[in-house]
Amino acid sequence: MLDAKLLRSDPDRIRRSQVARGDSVELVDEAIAADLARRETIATYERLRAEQKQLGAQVAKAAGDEKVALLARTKALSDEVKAAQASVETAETTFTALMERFGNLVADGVPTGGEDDLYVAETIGTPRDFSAEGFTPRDHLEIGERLDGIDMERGAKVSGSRFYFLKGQVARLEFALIQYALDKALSYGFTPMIPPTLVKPSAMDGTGFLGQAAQDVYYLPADDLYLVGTAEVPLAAYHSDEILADALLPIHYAGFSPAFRREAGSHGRDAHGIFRVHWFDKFEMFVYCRPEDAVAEHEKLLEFEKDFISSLEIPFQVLDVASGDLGLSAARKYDCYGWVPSQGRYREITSTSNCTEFQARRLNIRMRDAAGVRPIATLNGTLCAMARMIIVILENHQQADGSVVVPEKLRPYLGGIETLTPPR
RNA sequence: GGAGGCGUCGCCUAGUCGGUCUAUGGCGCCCGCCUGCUAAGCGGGUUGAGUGUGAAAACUCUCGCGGGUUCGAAUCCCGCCGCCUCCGCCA
Repeated sequence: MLDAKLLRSDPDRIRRSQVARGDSVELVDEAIAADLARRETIATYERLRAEQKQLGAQVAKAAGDEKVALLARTKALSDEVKAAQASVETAETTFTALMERFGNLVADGVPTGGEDDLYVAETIGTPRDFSAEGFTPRDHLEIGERLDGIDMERGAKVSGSRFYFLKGQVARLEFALIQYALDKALSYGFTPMIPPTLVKPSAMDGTGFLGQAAQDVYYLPADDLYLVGTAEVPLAAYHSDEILADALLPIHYAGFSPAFRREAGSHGRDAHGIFRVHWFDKFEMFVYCRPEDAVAEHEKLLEFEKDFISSLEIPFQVLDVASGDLGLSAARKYDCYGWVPSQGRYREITSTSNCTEFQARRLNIRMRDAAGVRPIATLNGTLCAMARMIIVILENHQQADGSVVVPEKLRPYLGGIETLTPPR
């Protein structure tokens, strides 16, 4: 949610952002009108309510005829107060509905464009030249099946399409990644968290996932709960309706959870293997900080992601996500795309967003310092999305014979095993 | 899932057969006094948030949450949530 004050003080700033996002500019004027109307109803209500209180005090002390007269007056006033209260509620609802349609303000420096405009900020590592090694790289599913480590067919039998079993060595690879990611997160100064995966509507809505992304979310009507698509949701809602002391900031959480995604509307896209699935496990970084520190924290999250991917010896690119593809909450977003040899291109493996105060306003999370109480900034970033990390590890480190060399840093977490080898 | 109890300002607590509660008292905290220092003692302050202002003043909201009754609700009624105890079931 955007700041209502900004709407009054600098509507042009919002207009520019709407243009960059490719969203409606007229919405700004609608919101300004609704804000004005809302403030008028509030003023009226507060005036009537003050009057009612004064009279009430007199009624309490009065007796006899005087009391009867006062009661008549106060009775009429009571109806006015109720009407005024109803007006306030209507006006507030209208205003909030309009405000919730705004995406976050696009940060300065974000490249303009849409989903197809990829701004490569940096390329790290060099893809292997498989032809020089004399073989054509297999895709991750073929490698995984040869290792008897990925079973899509039985995943489909048990749960449907886009589900899978990880088995044996590949299952063990995930456990190693989890443990490695945990150690990395600790070394970066994060507090590990294991959050609930089912959340209330307020948590899902507060993080902005019930807007345009709603069709991608699993919902359990019998219990009115949502399955989270990322630990970002419970980690953001964790401090909802709280005021955090300045001294505690910044707060760094690393949450491990399964991630559930309906992938509605992506039928046929990435249908092969475990690239786009309905469920995967993920280590997610989440930060609460002072708004003035958010840009620096965002750069740090990106550095952590780069460090993590590099340490697993995966060639990748950093993308500065274009304004039209930021999603509702992000003011700026960096994606890391890992090299996928079988596809001959880079694909998304991590993403980090600076949500500034946008998410915090919806979730009513604030901070207190010498200047008083104000909204806090939130940021998130993928540390390790297991399925996709497994894909790039299997593909980039595969050998002609179907075995996979385990990245050195991961070996201690696999009992020292240096290669994953197909069983005979 | 069944039965009962509870939910007040950071913590504890008074108030709960509706009328000022703009909520009692204690602890803690803050300021001051006093004393080589500290502690103790004494005096004062202290719910939080929102709107507002140069800063104030002022106003609104706030007794788990949401409704209802009423001129008026911490107090009465209904629904929900959370916690505790017991029973049932269970990884």
